[in-house]
Amino acid sequence: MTPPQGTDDSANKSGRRAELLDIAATLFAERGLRATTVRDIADAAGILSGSLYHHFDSKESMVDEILRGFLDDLFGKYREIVASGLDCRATLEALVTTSYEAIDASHSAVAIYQDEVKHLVANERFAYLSELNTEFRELWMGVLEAGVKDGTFRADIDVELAFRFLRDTAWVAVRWYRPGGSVTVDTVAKQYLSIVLDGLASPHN
Amino acid sequence: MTPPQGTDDSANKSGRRAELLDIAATLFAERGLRATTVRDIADAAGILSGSLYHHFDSKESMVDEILRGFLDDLFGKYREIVASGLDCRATLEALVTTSYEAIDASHSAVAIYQDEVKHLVANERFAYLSELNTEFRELWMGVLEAGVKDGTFRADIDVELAFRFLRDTAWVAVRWYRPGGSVTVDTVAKQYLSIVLDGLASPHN
DNA sequence: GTCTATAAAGTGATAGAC
DNA sequence: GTCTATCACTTTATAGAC
Repeated sequence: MTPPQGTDDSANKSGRRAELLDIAATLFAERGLRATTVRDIADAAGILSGSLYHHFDSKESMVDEILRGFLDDLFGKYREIVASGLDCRATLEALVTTSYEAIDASHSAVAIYQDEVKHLVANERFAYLSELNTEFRELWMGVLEAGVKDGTFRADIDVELAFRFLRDTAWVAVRWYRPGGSVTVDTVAKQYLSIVLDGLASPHN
Repeated sequence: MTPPQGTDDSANKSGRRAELLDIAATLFAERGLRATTVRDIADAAGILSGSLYHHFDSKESMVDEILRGFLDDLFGKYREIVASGLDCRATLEALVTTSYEAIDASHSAVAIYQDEVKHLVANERFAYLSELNTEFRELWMGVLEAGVKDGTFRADIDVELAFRFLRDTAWVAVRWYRPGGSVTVDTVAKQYLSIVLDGLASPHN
């Protein structure tokens, strides 16, 4: 009944570890990193706080592991999209849709990232967050700039501000979107893309 | 040299109080509410932590006072705009522009509100945040619904999702906008309104 | 209005028994 | 893998001197 050994596959590192990480992620997202104590996590898991340290070095390690898992997955998908040779509008739509799907599939991790990245980057351990932020910027700005050049997007916009606008709108929905609710993430993504690409104003005005 | 007495005007309650509140607001916005200790605030003010309690009941009181001051001002302006009888597009533009100006003028308070409102509303003391949230929603939804009815805004959008989109885009810029920087808040507001109303896509496509 | 001094509770983390 | 027990430190807040 012990999980098979002799492999480094992290998915094998006992279900308990993943279980505890999931409980921690939920609490971190709900209450904030600082406001969630190791005792809170242990309580929610039905064990004592000291027992958590059999699985993890520190509270910080848990955060690290949660964010790395989520970001590895997300950027894998981003790189695939950009490499697939779609036109600019389709590429942008795919990037936005993938981001919304991440909000749905990794809600806690996205919430933690959005709320805490500002404070985490000051910590050397989380230097990779800055690197990924740079890659994110290059990916999205590249699509925008190519789209302005080929006439897909308006030439009179400030590309830098448009980038921030897109980045922010793609992620801020994590604040109110609830996975499993009546509004699906695909509906939200389509609506948001429709507004951001074609505008809220009636076309005949 | 003592400030004039015999009035309840809170602006008269000694410059020191406002000064301390401003120091606290800056730290709260930078580091987060929970991560900012009363010692941090006292240090920044050049006094000892115990001395802070001569001016304020608690750390929570400081937060309360910071948010109330900001929100009273903001909603005063919102109410004026809606009462002034502009058409729907102009009303929406004025609401958005006023919000961006608040990011510029009350940067710390906006940042604190955005980061902490989710956790604060659970506290009875901050019940007014929920009430103002309802008023905000009615104000903005009213403009959107009127605009859809009179043909200013597209009829094929989900008004509820459009409201969330507008609300989020109006406030999320506090995360990167820095007052006194090279980009003025008016530039940002105009760009964002242009994207949200007319869209990012080229009109001839 | 600020300082000295300190209480009372909470926090992350460790060592070793079971 | 979890518990017992506990350490070292931080945090909010108070009481009274100056």
